[in-house]
Amino acid sequence: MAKQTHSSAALQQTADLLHSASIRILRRIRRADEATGLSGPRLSALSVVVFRGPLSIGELAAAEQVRPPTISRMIKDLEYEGFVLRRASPDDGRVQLVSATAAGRRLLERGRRRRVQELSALLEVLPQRERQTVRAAAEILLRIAT
Amino acid sequence: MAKQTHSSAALQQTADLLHSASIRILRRIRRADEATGLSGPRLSALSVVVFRGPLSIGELAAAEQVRPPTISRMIKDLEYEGFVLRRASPDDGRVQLVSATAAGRRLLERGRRRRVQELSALLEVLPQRERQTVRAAAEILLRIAT
DNA sequence: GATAATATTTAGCTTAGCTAAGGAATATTT
DNA sequence: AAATATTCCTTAGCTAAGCTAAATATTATC
Repeated sequence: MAKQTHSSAALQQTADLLHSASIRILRRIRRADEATGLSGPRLSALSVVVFRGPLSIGELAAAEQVRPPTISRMIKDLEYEGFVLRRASPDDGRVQLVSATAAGRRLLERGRRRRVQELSALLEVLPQRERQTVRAAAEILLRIAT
Repeated sequence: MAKQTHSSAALQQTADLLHSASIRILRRIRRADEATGLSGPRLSALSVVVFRGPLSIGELAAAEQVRPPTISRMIKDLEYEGFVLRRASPDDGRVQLVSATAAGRRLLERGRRRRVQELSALLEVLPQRERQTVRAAAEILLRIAT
């Protein structure tokens, strides 16, 4: 019973630590992303288009966990700015298929490089053993957190 | 040289994994936070007020990495809703000191409990060894990521 | 005492989220 | 085959949360 209690308290502490760590990691990354000139939500949407595209507005909205009108407007802007293309689906006239332009791909790749650099710089100061711990944890978390 | 290259590629992979993991963790937490009825930014500001308060609008803005007008408006609303109080500083008539009400503390505590529960539930499925890996990684990251 | 600096607020803009409602295309029912 | 229902997207209009610039009030400095 004492063991149980202790374990649950430890779990809560871990949860707290994980929470804070995640917030700080993403704050770092946001800084790198700003350099691309695209906001977080747009960059995220573009990323889905690049890696999973071509896909419909509805699919993109689902992937971004956002309502279709939000994506509709965002894609309109990204299209105007030349990062994305839209065409009617050949199978279903209601559907708009979104895909990335070469400029969109380039922008995303540049952003990704910056972002990874930022995090790599952070991790670089760690001894090899700690890097491995971080990596192992990231893999574990990706496995359990959909 | 080969070692160098390999290590740098591994670092990038780790950075990528960490990025994805952080996004997913915070997505989970957001869901729990929604149940409090306060948005992320407001909850975050309230949290600073509860744990570091009383403090000035400017200090709060700095803590939240946001401009003073953003906080000024948010605090006005939180005050109206009864979660926060404002009074002039006795030392400096320009500054407004913000502190939490009992209702504010209760709300935050309830939110924190939900959030930790959500994460704990996630971590609970892990064997003890993996939990320790996650915890160790969180501690490492907190140490290096300001 | 006049001027400069600082803290906050107000005003007005943008982006990104939402719901509700409308139009066009497709699917279903009779 | 026609009528009806559903689906996909867009438009319109709202809110929250960020920003800058400018106004106000207080404190600090010369």
